[in-house]
Amino acid sequence: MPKSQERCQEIREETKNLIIKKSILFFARNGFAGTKISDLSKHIGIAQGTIYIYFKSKEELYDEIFAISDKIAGNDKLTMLSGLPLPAEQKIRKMSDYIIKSLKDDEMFAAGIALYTQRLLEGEADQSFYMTTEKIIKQGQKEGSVVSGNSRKLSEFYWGVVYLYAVKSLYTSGSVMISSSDLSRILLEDK
Amino acid sequence: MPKSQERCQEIREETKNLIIKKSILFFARNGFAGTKISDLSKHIGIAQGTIYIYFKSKEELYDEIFAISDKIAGNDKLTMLSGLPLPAEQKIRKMSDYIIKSLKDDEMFAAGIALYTQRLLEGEADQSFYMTTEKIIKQGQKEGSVVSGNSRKLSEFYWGVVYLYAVKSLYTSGSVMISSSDLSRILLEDK
Amino acid sequence: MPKSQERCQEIREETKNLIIKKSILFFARNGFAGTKISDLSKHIGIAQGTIYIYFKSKEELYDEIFAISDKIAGNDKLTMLSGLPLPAEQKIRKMSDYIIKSLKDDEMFAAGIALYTQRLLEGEADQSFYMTTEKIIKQGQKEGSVVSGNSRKLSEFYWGVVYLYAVKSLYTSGSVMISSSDLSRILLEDK
Amino acid sequence: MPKSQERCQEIREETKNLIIKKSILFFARNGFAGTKISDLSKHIGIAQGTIYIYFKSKEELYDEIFAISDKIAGNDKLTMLSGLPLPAEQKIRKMSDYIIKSLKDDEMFAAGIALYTQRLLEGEADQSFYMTTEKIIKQGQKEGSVVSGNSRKLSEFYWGVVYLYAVKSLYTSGSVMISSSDLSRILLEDK
DNA sequence: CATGAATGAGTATTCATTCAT
DNA sequence: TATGAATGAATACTCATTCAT
Repeated sequence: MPKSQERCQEIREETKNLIIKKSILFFARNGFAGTKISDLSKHIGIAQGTIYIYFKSKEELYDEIFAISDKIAGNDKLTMLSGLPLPAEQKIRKMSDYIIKSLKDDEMFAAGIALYTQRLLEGEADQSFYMTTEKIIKQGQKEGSVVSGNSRKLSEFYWGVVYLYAVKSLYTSGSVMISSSDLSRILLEDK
Repeated sequence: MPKSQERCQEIREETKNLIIKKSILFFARNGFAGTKISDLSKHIGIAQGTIYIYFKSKEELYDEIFAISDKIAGNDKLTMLSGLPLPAEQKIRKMSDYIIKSLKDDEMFAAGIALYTQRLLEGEADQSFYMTTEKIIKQGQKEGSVVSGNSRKLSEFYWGVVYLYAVKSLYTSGSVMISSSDLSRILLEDK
Repeated sequence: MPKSQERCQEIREETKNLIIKKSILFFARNGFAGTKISDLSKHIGIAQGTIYIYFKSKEELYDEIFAISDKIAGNDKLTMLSGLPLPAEQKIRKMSDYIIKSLKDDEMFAAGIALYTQRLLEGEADQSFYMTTEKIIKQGQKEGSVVSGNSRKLSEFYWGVVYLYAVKSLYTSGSVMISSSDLSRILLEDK
Repeated sequence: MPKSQERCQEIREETKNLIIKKSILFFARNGFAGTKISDLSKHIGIAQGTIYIYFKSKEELYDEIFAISDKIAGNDKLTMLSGLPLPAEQKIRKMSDYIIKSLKDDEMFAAGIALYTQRLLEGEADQSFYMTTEKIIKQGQKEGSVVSGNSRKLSEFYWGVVYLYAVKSLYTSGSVMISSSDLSRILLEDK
């Protein structure tokens, strides 16, 4: 009796997701060239060949991960946050809370940030993170809660620091992290 | 004492320096695993074999570069600056001037920063940069010119932003850079 | 005796025959090494695993096909024809008719010829085709209808031409074929 | 002291030719899929990697060999022969002499014929062999030395037999070959 | 029996390193 | 020294075969 079509589809979906999920950290830590398929498959807990059922090549797997790095890094949440009817200061505090918490608890998040930023620096990612942050900054400058200055540069400051800590946490688990309020203060006017 | 031997030594030195100098950018951009000796030698303009006259292995070359990345990134200058009898604010301004100018003019500097920071994150570099910066920060806090807060974290803020722009300039030549005063303001009290 | 068991046996037989039948062309065109089980099963319209229910290995399937290639190529018919109480000329004309007609209408026949000849050249097939043809040739030489010459060589001529057209038709469907009389003339004395 | 440019070029030429030359037999015997680079390199007497210095892939090597198969099979000689001011009968005898002699003495020739014919059957080779032979046939028909009939078909007869013996000699070294006069007689009118 | 996802041994390809010139 | 062709161990990728469903 043949396996049902749906069940097969399900299995495929599951395995593909497993591969992607487990690969993110590997690629974020070791880069494309530094990641061996043999190590990766061992880490995932599947045979090498299985990876090639779902991805044509190591590069395709990497690209697919790269492509979703913004989602892993929580771009959706940031966009949503940006749209809420809140004062900018609260948005920034919530965003910083989320970032610091995620960096602490979720290795994948750090990996997502690292990959997305790298991709951004290589000019291959859209700049949605920065742009959303800029919007919040501008809102905050109007409201008087955010320091004055070029919003793009301030945004780069903010994400530069996040990137540093993301990479840091990839290499040294349990590393000392800044507090959410430290991070917020990059943008917020001292009171 | 035959003069030719001296000259020989000189040539050796020159070639070795050439290899190191030209390799820094390559390694900073592509990482260790992502750098092929074949590409590297082409980029340097020598034969693959020549590299192995001066370095036992790719790793030795990489290590040697890694080891001097702090010098390339201007650690000596920073230490010297730190020791001068100047107010912290001036030190910070000079340091920021130097960093921004170097990031603009000298690709090697950006590479040095990138490599050093990476090394630091991997826990293999001493933290001289940070420590020197911390000293200046503490001095500035006493002098009232630097914002209050944990000096280590402030130092990490500062170098996080520098790292971001260093990596950025490695990938996109002629990228928009922040100004020296923007960079200084991370540490300096608004007036 | 349960009827279902018979029926089961029947189904088994049917599936096995389907696999063999559909595999012949594939193997004839691509050879053993050039045939992938994944492609083959897709072409047959069954799952890869199903093949292994009927055959222990790819090799077993191939061997089985190889072994019957002479039957596919009509060895039985040729033997029967050879035994009929007919003048050699008629035998040759009938044989050529059959060959040309089959090459045109039946892809499997061409595949059978190709596989059998290949097997022969590799020294793994008995030479029944040639031997039967030789008998007819000798008969014809006695009767004065077949050209003189070494019967083995004449037989090789004849089957060489048939092989060429068999392979040709495997690659280019609807290719121009020689006529039955052209083929017969290789052996028959001009009148 | 660096190797001279010319010497390098020479070595490269030599190695590339060695690879091609030694690969022809292998590919002709085993086909593309049946040929392992590991076996091939062992047979050539070089390291596997060396092949990849000269050819991007196994396929490229195969294609290159395929592309020159007509030369290996002596297309040039045939063309030249065709242009000589000789009666067709002599051309055919000389051609047959050359073919039979080469099949006996030169394994590469047989391989060339096999590869070229295969390529032809796959529709990827120009039909120069056949066309040149057809010219000679037509000439001979005018001169009364060649049997009547469609020149294309006669040409296919002729090369079909040659192909058969070429493949035969690839598999069984020292196999019984037909004589040059047997081969000529396919085309020549009996006297 | 039939399925097709998973396996891992086998094969192609790459690349750091060596060595004859 | 300097070269770059050659090497072969390491790595990416394939495909016959298995097995849980």
